[in-house]
Amino acid sequence: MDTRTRIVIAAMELFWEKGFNSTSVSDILSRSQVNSGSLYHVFPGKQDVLIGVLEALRDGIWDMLLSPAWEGVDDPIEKIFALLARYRRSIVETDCTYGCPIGSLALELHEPDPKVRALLAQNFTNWTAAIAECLEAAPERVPADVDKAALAEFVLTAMEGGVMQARTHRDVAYFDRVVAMLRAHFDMLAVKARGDLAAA
Amino acid sequence: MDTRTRIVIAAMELFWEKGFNSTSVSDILSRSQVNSGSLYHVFPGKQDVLIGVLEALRDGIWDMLLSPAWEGVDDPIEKIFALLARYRRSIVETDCTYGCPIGSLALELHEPDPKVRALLAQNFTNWTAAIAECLEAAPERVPADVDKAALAEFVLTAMEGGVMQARTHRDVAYFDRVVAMLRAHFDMLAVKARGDLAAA
DNA sequence: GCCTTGATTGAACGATCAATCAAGTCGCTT
DNA sequence: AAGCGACTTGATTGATCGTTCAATCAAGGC
Repeated sequence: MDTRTRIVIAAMELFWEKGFNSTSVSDILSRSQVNSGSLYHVFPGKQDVLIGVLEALRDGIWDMLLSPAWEGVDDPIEKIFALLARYRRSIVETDCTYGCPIGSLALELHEPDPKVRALLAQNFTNWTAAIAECLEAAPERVPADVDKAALAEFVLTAMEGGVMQARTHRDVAYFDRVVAMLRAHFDMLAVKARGDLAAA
Repeated sequence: MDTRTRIVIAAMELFWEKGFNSTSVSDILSRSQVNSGSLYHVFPGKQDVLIGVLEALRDGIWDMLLSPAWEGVDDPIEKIFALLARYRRSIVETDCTYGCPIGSLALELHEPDPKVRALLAQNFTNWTAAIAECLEAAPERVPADVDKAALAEFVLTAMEGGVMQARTHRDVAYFDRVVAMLRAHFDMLAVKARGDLAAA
């Protein structure tokens, strides 16, 4: 594995475990088994390592997140909840210390340079776009007048908020209740969609 | 104003502006016009300043947040949206750099000591408890079988997720769309509550 | 076999970090 | 007036931060 990749992987893990500011360059160096000179040969600085990590997350959303979450799931709406179930698994596996890598960075970095901010936004947009596609694929359960993109953003909101509360309270039940509320929302939307169709 | 209060206020502002890790003790000292010896006379360390800030936020939720947000608003459900409107104002006033003080800290601190974690959780709980009270006060618009506490947590989720996305995209519209979705959720709940009542 | 090139090494730099401490000031009690 | 404890002062500590750099190395072209 080449130096750059080793650095990005190590940094990705560390940023996720301890955040950007709490991760020192020497942390990255020791985990990736790279010397400081090599890191600064590949990257201009620590900030650029972060950019590399965000690019890797963006480019890996399908292979690392969506594809495994949707294995064996065909129904578009159930895909949404399968994705949420995957986050739930991460929460449980980390004893409720899990935080969404993007969400955590988005709130931690208070003065991100434009490139970093744009990459965070891009990561969110890719996520919601995938959800929006699911929504488009289930017209019989989502009323036609509902903004699919906005509803997808609402799903992201629920995930991020659920993760945040589960972590803060160290209790998955908080995540579960948010998902249950979202499920109720979709159930009510389905009822309305059926009604709309019958009326037409 | 006494030393302790000056420190807590300065630290509160700084933690909100730049986060906990990015705020140095000397940042706090210069803003509060206190010398390092005095700070360490009042607080054992930086971590304890954070505890002081979280306690102040917890104790000030009514005077600093709820009371001004609910001025002139009587309807319990509208109180919820009035609170969200207050967050919206904060977002706009800060050019979409606003982050919820608690939410930001909750995601930034990856290994909070138990006391800090408990205070973060307490801050969330107080917030949701206030919302839950509003929900209890509007039985005709919330179906009886809906868990009010869980729905209150869902409102918190929406706020935190909306703030996070508005900040990341530097665009209030993301917050507005989340609030719109939440409004739709409440509208559908109200319809269901009316139906339940008619059936009984 | 020499030279170029790009990657790697690890010691070192100045800055900044959280925290300490001896010395000093002030108000209150006796 | 003297003494005492609470609080303040600001220089100082050692550790750690992100970053730099001269030196070394391996591989390919000529």
